[in-house]
Amino acid sequence: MKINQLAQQADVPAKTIRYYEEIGLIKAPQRAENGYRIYRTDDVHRLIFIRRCRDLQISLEDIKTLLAAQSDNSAPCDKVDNIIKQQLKRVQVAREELCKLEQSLSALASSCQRNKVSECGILHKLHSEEA
Amino acid sequence: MKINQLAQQADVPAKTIRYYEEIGLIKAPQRAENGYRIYRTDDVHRLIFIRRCRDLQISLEDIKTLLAAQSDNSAPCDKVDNIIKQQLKRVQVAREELCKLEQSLSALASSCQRNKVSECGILHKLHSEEA
DNA sequence: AATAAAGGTTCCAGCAACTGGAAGGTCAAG
DNA sequence: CTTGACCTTCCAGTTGCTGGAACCTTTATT
Repeated sequence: MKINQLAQQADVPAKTIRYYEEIGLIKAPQRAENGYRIYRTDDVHRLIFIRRCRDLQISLEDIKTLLAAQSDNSAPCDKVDNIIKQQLKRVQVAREELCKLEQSLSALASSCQRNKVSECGILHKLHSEEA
Repeated sequence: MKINQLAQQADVPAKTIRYYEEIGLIKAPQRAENGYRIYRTDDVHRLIFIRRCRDLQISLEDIKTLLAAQSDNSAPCDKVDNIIKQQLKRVQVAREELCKLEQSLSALASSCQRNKVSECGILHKLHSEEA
C-alpha cells in the first residue's frame, strides 16, 4: 500500500505520516524499487491508534510512550494509566480556564452600546483594573 | 524607564517586550545614549492592555486591530465588537470540545483494572472503533 | 582602581505539530 | 508523447514566545 492509501484509510494526511516517520513515532517502512514507501495493514492500525490519541489531544511524546508500552505486552500498565490520568487533569484544568474566559468575554461582549470607539465599553473594560 | 522596570510594572517579560517591538505590536521606543530602550508611563498602560488581552487568549493579530481601533478615536467600534464576539465564539467552541474530551478521557481512565498492558482496558478502548 | 554582578544589547535557535511549496522522479491514460 | 496524478526530498513558515551566546554598560563591593 502506498502512502496516500494509508493516509486515506487512517484519515491522516500523507504529509503528516512522513513527519511521524521523521520524528521516529512510526518506523520507516519498506521502499519499493522506485523509492516509494510501502505500508502493511498493520501500519493502518497503528496510525489509526495514533490519530485517535491525537483526537484526544494527547501529545506525540505521550503517544510514543503508549506505543512503547504496547510493544512490551507483559509490562505493567502504570505508564498508560498515568498518561491518561494526566491528560484528564490537563483537560479539566483547560476547561475550567475556558469557562472563566468565556465569562470575561461575554461580559465584554455585552458592554458595547455606543458606536464610537471613544465610548466603547469593551475598550474601557479592557483598560480598567478588573477586566 | 528601562525595559525591566516596564516589564515589572506591566507583568510582561522583557524578552517578550522586545519581541512585541520586533513584530510591530508596539512601536520602538527612544533610546538612551548607551542604546538602552527608554519607555514612558504611557507604554506601561499599553502593555498592560496587551497583557490583559493575552490573558483572554486574544491573538496578537487581533490585539493589533484593537490597538489600531483605539488610536482612531472617532472610528466606529464594529471591529472591536466583532473581535470580542469572535473570541467568545472561539472560546465557547473550544470549551465544548474540551467537555467531550473530558468525557472520553474519564471513560478511559476508569477502564484499567488489570495491571498488565496486554489486559489494559485503556489500550483496548483506544484501539476499538468507538474510542 | 579593579572586579564582579546585574542589567542592557543583538542575533540565532528551538519549542509543538504540522503545513505549504519548490524541484524533481515515476507511472498510467488518452 | 504528453498530460496529470502521485511519489520523493528539502526548506520555510506558522504562533507566541523562550533560552542562550556573545558582547557592552552600569552599579556595587573589595
